[in-house]
Amino acid sequence: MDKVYEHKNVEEKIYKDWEEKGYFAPEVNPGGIPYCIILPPPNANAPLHFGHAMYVVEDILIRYHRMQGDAALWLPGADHAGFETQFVFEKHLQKDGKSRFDYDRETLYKMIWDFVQSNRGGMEGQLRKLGFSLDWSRKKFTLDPDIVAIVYKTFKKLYDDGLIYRANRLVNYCTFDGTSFSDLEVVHQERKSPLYYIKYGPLVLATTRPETKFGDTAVAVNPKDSRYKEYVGKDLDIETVLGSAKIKVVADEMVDMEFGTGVVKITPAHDFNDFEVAERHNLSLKQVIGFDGKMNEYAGKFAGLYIKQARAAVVEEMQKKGLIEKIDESYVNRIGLCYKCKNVLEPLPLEQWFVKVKPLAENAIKVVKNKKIKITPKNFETIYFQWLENLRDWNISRQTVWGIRIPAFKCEKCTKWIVTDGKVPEKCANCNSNKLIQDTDTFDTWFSSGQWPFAALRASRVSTDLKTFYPTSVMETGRDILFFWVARMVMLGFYITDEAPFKEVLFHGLVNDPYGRKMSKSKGNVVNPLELVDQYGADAVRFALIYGNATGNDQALSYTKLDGARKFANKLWNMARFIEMKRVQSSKLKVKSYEFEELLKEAKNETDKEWVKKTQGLVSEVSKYIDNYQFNLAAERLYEFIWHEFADKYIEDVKNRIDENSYLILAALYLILLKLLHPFMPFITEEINKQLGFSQDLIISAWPHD
RNA sequence: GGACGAUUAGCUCAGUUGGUUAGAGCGUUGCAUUGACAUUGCAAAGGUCACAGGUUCAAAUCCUGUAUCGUCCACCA
Repeated sequence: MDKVYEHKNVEEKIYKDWEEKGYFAPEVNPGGIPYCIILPPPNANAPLHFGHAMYVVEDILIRYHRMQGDAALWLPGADHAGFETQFVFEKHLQKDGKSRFDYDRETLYKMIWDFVQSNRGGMEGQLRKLGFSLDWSRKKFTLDPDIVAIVYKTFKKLYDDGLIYRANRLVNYCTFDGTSFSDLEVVHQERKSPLYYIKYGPLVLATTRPETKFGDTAVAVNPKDSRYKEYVGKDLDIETVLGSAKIKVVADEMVDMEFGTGVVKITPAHDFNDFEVAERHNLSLKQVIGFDGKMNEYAGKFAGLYIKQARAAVVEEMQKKGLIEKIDESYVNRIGLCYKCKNVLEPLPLEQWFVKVKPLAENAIKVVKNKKIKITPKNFETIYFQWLENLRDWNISRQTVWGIRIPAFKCEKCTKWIVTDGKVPEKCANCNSNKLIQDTDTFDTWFSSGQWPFAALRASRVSTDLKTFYPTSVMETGRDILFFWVARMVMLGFYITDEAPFKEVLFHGLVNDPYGRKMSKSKGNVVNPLELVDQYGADAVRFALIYGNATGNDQALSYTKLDGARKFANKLWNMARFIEMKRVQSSKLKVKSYEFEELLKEAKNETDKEWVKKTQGLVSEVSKYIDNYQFNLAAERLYEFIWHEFADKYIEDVKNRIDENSYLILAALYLILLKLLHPFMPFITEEINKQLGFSQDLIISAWPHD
């Protein structure tokens, strides 16, 4: 054996060997109890980040269960990540001086497809480098035709059940990226927004958005407000920058008498609150901002200006005309930004497909309340309930090319929509016209990935997988996608299969930079996990991520911890070298695997016997910790026992009195330690196992029982 | 405006049914060793467990409140 453990000579070779022998497939344990984890499918196009390295938790569980004889399936997949990927591709185009507008839909889709395919292997190779025992023979992609077919069917079923409807509503629209978003994708930010007090005839009202005044269709006051009682129901004659106009005054509870002057302008086409007021009072919608982010013809001489320019111009004009009473420059409010490009999102009226979430959310709440799904750490249950209880309908239409195109067709003649499960209808069911046009929008990526557990298993290469592995054992993922993904999977999974898609949810925290700040490209503090794998070895990286980090907590990347883990691996290696060295010195010494009971009988020396019992105790401790998802405690206990008890005390003791019998005990106990450590540090333990000549590969060996 | 987390040694963090002198890694100090160990071993120093109350025979742990930091959610113009 080499004097120092060299991970670079070992990891790739071992992984290849495991994979070729088919160990990652659940079939290695025929007849075993099914145990299944679906890998949260990483973006097919993007390299891995540290969040993905935390999937080591899943590998620990899978390896542990595989060793216990379960038919353990860890199913890999890749997500097409619709808008995200298109966004990245557009950046890519930009470098060549092009944009998405330079290509037709089909060409653009094909280009992105090729782009994704050429990058896809990268992500998969990285998962391999981390030692993840994924069953690659079952891998799925969210754009596989069989998956797409399932997504279509779900859409049709929801539509037929009245849970999907098309409506013209205000949506969060990014005029730069040219698409709408769901509420979840909006990031809110506090900003200083000057509050303008504008004269509206006899009234004064406060607004942060004077440029939208051309879209006002009413002015509102609180019905209890005695100051304005006389105006309610009347039309006001007002002077505006575009000349004189008439505007109606309505009374609505939504108006806060304390805020501003207690008078609000109602701009239904450009404000979510106002839209609701308009519905209550039957006010018309007047859109004055276009989807290109510019003022339209209703803005008179301001038409063609971008929103920001228009605001400045309108304010200037108003000031000239004496229409502004005062400006509160220090006012701060929260505005919605595009989570990707960080530009201000515009509320704009647009026809979109919406999912009626209430009935779905009620079931999603129920399955957790009924303990059909257990969430760890438990405090995430509260967050989960709160979100589901206050959910608004989900806009699933995206104006992007990269994604699953919505199977809805509009009749040009009678304007009715026909929803199918993917087939192109020949004629309109309503008027028999054959002029049908498919919706150009694609699904929100989360609509398809929300179906992933049952879709991936139903479309699996092995036709019985859905029956065998669904609901899956545990959904382990980052706590940041509780709403985006986990809640949606429960809603859609339960809707389609009448069962919760998984029995448990297990969250891991974020890996932050060494100073505890969130890693982000814009801050430039992103650390590539693969670089650390190269430097420290996959086992050390895995161990460092688990050790000293309580389940679900965020952690700061720690180089000293990585170093500690690497040294631990080296210690383990040298313990093996000691055992190997003794064997070389005497041909009588044998290395073999034993059960604890046999060992207790075999052991002649009292101290040896004691260590058999201690190791036996360790087995039950570590098993219990893993069963309870206390991986940190399992890792800490193993570290402590292996190094400071087994090596420092036992090996030091047995060193100078070693004989055939003691050696047998020592080697057998060491093998047990290797097994216990294997889920955490798979490569080095397997390599040592080989070097010492134990007969069976560790990955499929039986977990010791105490 | 709500919710959730964190606060323990110089630093980074463990400590999940409340139970002897509160632990680890790194760092610091001293000693030893070239050994299975690109080191390792032995030992030491270092903590009013954020603060204030409460429950209990017993609280880092449970309860109430406060403070600071962080995160998430929310349509006040």
